[in-house]
Amino acid sequence: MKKNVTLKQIAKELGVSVSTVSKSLRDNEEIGLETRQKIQAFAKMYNYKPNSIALNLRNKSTNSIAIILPQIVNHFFTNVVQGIESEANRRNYNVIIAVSNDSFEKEVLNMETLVNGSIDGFILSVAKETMKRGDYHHFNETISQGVPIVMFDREVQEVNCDKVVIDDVQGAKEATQKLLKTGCKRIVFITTEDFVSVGNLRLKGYKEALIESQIEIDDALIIKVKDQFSSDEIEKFIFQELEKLIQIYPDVDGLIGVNEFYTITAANYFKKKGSKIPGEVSIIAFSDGDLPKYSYPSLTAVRQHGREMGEAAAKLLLDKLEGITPEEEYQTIVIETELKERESTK
Amino acid sequence: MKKNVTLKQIAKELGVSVSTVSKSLRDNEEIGLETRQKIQAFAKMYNYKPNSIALNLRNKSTNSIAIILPQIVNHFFTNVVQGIESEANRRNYNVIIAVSNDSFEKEVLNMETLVNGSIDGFILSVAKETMKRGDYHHFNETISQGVPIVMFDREVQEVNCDKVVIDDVQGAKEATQKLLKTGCKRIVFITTEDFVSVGNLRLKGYKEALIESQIEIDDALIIKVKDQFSSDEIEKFIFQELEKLIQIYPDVDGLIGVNEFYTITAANYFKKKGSKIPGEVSIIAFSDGDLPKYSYPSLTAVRQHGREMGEAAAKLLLDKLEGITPEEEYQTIVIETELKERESTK
DNA sequence: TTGTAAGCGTTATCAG
DNA sequence: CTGATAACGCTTACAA
Repeated sequence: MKKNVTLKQIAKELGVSVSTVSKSLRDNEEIGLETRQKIQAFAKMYNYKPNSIALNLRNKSTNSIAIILPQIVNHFFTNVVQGIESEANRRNYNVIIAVSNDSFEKEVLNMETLVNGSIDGFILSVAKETMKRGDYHHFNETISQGVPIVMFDREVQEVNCDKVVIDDVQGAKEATQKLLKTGCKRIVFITTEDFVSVGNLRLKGYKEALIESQIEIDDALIIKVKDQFSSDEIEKFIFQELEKLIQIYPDVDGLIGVNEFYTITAANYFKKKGSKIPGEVSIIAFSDGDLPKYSYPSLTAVRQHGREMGEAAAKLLLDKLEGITPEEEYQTIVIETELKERESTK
Repeated sequence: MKKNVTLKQIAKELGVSVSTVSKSLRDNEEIGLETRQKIQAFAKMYNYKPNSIALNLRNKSTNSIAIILPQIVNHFFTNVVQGIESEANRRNYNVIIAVSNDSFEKEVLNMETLVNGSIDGFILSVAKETMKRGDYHHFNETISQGVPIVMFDREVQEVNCDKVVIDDVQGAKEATQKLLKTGCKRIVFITTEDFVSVGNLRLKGYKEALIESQIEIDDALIIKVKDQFSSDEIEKFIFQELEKLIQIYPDVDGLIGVNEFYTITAANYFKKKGSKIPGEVSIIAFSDGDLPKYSYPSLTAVRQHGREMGEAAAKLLLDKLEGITPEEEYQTIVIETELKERESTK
């Protein structure tokens, strides 16, 4: 095991000073061509790589940004990561990812361990638990220490920073309108509990579309799934609720779910019942993932353009880091959704 | 924006030396109780956090490990990450994730940017492109620089390091045996091209099971999907191949796919044809993911115990980092698979 | 009990 | 053209 060579070692071997080596390797004209080339050759031979920790310490900048994701296995987040990476790599930044698992504590921990020098800025989507608690001190502290944050998707109004969000209201509205236009009269909406901003906004869009079409909003058609449910409990709960609903309204003919799991579970309920999709029930999911695509029949989905979001978020962050945008000026960029029509709607 | 306080600043404010501050904050008995407490209080007030970069540089150790994943949106990898995180956090290590996107170049780049001081060791699953090229210099160089690597799932024999693998052969064998036992006579096997070790091993298990049951291996039943296909092309290809196959063998009654996408696509083919699952065709997927679970009917799957793999991998790495295991002693841990029976088999 | 100084690997500044 | 020195923030012998 040969540890990485350092400037010092090279200098000693070659009988020159450390600064000469440093300059030579950065191809500084100050150093005589001959010496420079000799040193460069030697360094290449020994596979010299500058120690990035030392560089970071010296430069007070790491050229790295961190993404903190609530969950890692989420197609939408993945797309966002790809967008961030493409923009960041283009601008010579390194990207590392940490996962909060939707836990407040892990979110705080992750930020604390990274904030002290390891990275220059954060791009994050807020953990559910954090939203529930409403405790945002870690965000504000980070920002006030000069480490900028860009929030995407799940953001909190209480924190003043750059944001990239989806037009959730509009997306849900369009989905609802699509169902209405194809003749649906009684549309079920499956969403999360109220404290999740995204679920709330989507519910708002659903309601707006109904109101604009002069359809009365019926709270019985809105199913709210508890956050702490396991996936088995979610299935059980959704099946139960739909069962009850169908008793009251046998003529349910449309359904929108705020994520792919809720939606596909509901779709499976109707498949089990033998209902025709989209003949008897039309279904739309919010999702960038594979579930709707590989489902049979495949599900129409509201796509969230994760990649674009990521690019926008990275742009905001890097512009701030590089002083292109003034420090105290925050923007919120809204990314439009797209209705990807598949087989589950007419 | 108030930057983080440094020892120096605290020292100046309090009119003591930097080392006094340092010692006090580490609660060193050397320093008088009074001074110590005063300094500690002051530090707390100013929210002092040691600069981790400086610590890393000094200690030549970061207490961080990096995971390099071929893809991020993969339920199996996610489970592995969780396993790694739980073991690493328990032992006070931080985990960061980087993604190679199955690209050789990105894999090399990621390792190079991280290896110079940012992390103490790697846990990784080899990118497909790397396996195809057979170029493993970056692994060997990293190891010879004293940064240990643990490979999981996709490993290469040519590199001498700790490994955690799945018993792919056994998993595929059991899946095949399950189908045989429930009466299947003609089992299709959908796999990757030969250079992907995992696909190959699974194919081997399939063949072994057939041979042991004295069934002749029919290469026509083995579909190999090209790696560079997009997901639409995969669907088209699998549909085509199955169509051809059904012409020759209308009595195909079983199918195993080496990943969830291939399998679910094949399942959709049979659904489209109107075949009963599992009445006419029984299906088994290799997967830890959601697709088989949420499919209708849900698919029986070979589970890979990602979490355990992650824990085992982290244990191997950390034991090496902490000198618990000798440096030049490499182990390969084999994790058993589990057949999760669902609705797609009898 | 407290402080000084060296060192981790690098670069920028200034002097030779 | 080359080299010594200081600095980034921290720890730790060793002095005082």
